[in-house]
Amino acid sequence: MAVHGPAMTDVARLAGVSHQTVSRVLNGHPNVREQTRLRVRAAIAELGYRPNGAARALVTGRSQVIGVVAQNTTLYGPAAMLAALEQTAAEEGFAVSVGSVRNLDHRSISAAVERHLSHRVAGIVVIAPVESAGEALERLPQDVPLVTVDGDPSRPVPLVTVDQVAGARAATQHLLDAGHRTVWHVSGPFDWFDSVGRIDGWREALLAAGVDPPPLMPGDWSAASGYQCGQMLARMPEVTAVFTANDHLALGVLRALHEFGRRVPHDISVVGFDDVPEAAYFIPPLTTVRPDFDAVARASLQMLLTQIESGIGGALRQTIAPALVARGSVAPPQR
Amino acid sequence: MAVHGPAMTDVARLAGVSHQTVSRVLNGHPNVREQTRLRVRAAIAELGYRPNGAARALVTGRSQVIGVVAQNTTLYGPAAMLAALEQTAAEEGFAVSVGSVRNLDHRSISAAVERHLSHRVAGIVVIAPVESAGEALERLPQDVPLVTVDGDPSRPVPLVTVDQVAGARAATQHLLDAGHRTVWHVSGPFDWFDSVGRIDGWREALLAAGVDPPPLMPGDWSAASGYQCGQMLARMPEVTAVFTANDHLALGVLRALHEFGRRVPHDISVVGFDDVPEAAYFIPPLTTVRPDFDAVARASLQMLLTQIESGIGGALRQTIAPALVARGSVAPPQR
DNA sequence: GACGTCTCTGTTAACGCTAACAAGAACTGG
DNA sequence: CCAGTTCTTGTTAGCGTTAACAGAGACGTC
Repeated sequence: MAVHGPAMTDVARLAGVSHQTVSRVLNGHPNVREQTRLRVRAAIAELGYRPNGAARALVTGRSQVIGVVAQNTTLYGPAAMLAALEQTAAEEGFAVSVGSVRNLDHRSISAAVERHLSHRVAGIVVIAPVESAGEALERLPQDVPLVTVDGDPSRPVPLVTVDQVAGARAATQHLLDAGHRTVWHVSGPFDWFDSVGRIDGWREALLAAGVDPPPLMPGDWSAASGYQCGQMLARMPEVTAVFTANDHLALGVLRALHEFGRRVPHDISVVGFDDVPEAAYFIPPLTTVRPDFDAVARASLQMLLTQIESGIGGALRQTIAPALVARGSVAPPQR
Repeated sequence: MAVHGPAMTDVARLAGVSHQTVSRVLNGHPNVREQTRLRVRAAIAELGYRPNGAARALVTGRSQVIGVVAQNTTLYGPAAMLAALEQTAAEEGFAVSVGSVRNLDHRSISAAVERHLSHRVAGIVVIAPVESAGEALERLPQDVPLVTVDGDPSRPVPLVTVDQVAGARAATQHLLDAGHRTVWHVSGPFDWFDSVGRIDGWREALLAAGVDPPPLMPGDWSAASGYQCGQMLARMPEVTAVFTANDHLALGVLRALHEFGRRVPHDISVVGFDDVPEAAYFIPPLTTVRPDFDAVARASLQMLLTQIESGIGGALRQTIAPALVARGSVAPPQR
């Protein structure tokens, strides 16, 4: 098997030119006679010639591939990010190579990055929402274009991130505006920056309104942990409004509240985060915060391409504001 | 930027050997003196040498990369498949390059495959659950190791697939066993093989029980379409059991039934398909069918590696049986 | 001790492409 | 019509690796 396809020299022979001319046509070099260009194009088509990316990568030192390092691509957020990234990259003519890792610790990340580097990727996007990833990123080779998505805001690395704080603030404010005295929060894991940002935003909004934040309920993104927190919340009569760090936590909370006979939104209002596609069909439809994954993907790729082309690194930073999506899970408190 | 790292010759010089010896150490060639091997290893470590995958791919004709062609990687099924595939591939030392396509039509698929081929991937996995993909696959170059996941069972292409029919049969049977006279079905789009298989399984189970299948309710995988079908089902008093083609459809149905005051499972039982992680926290917890994505990924990769190594193609076929997960959304019919 | 057989290592030649230079053809201006 | 310029094409030399062959020792056998 593996009959190798035609090479550039085959095309050249058929078109009656040198292989270099074929190369020029392929790369859109200006100084090629129109007639020659057409002959070469025809030969390419006739032979079904396909340029060899490996050879090109070898000689230029970069391939048209972008490496993505991500963890847990079954979670909605990362999966959506990855898909958006891939889509955007394809439009720019880049392929995306995924190196997912089990844990976002120093070792795993370095290993994944190494793998990408050995394939001479043009650049790397790290979806590194976790504390332990930060350290790894600083020790990385300096000469590789790299962008972090949802990474550590305090590190001097090019970063594109959803404005977690603003999103959480909006969610909390939305509940306060509805008339609630305070808002409880079911958070994500503390080592995720997303979680921390959402906690901060929640706290800020409460403090700005002169409210002392109630105790935090720590979750782990899963509906299961949302359910556990929900069981506690359901038993506390003073709770009238809950903001959860993602929609799946919200689902678990809704389920627990339902079991305890607390009606949403009549007795308790709930707001989530992520706007998973099915959030509109929760019982009741979930008011939530929608991050713009496409915008994040576009921004990070743009940043990466700039680095690739200009060679300039620098600690760029870009923040994408999420939008509140109001549905049926929020109402004024019962009196 | 882009200071190129050390090459094999640099390692060779430092270790006082020829570059070929370095290559031998790297590829685990047996005939290398232990002492030499250690010296080379030390030199590699000291220089932080990383083999150049492009050069290797150029000379061997294949890279250690597997191309995956998929559509719609935000849907749970495909996303889970992709993640599992990536995980398994990494264990075998392969990177995964994703070429997602907007539509699974002939043109898009061919283009995606072409892109992969120009990078000289070692093999290609096509997650092609759609009718229109089949044609494209047959016209593909014959010399590339290729495996289809959830593709067309009637085409002579190596295929790994979840046993949709068996899963649907089990779901339907489960409802019949609970005492329901018949089972309604909300399906996925007709051009997905997954849908067709699930419809077949549902129909088979009913016919085997001597029941005339009720009209099919066509959906499109989304909770929104499940909701629409649910609104119709809720108004039909004779409906006591519904099997939906995936969990998100089920979510929409649950929501509609809830709105119409039909209790689940007391008035109507519902069974889904996919076992999304949050299915246990629907209201009520959803009884569903769990396909083993990891097993599918392992099987397809195994099949691909066999082709890569032995060069033998052939129309292999493997089917992975899914398992029913019983939760709270099924009960005997009310009388 | 001569000869074949291993084991280990080095040398050379690709792989398919782009970059750098070279050189011929065509055009300009005086 | 000749020198200077521009356009177009070809030639050559790598990029970093593996494959194929060759050669130098070490070892055993008769």
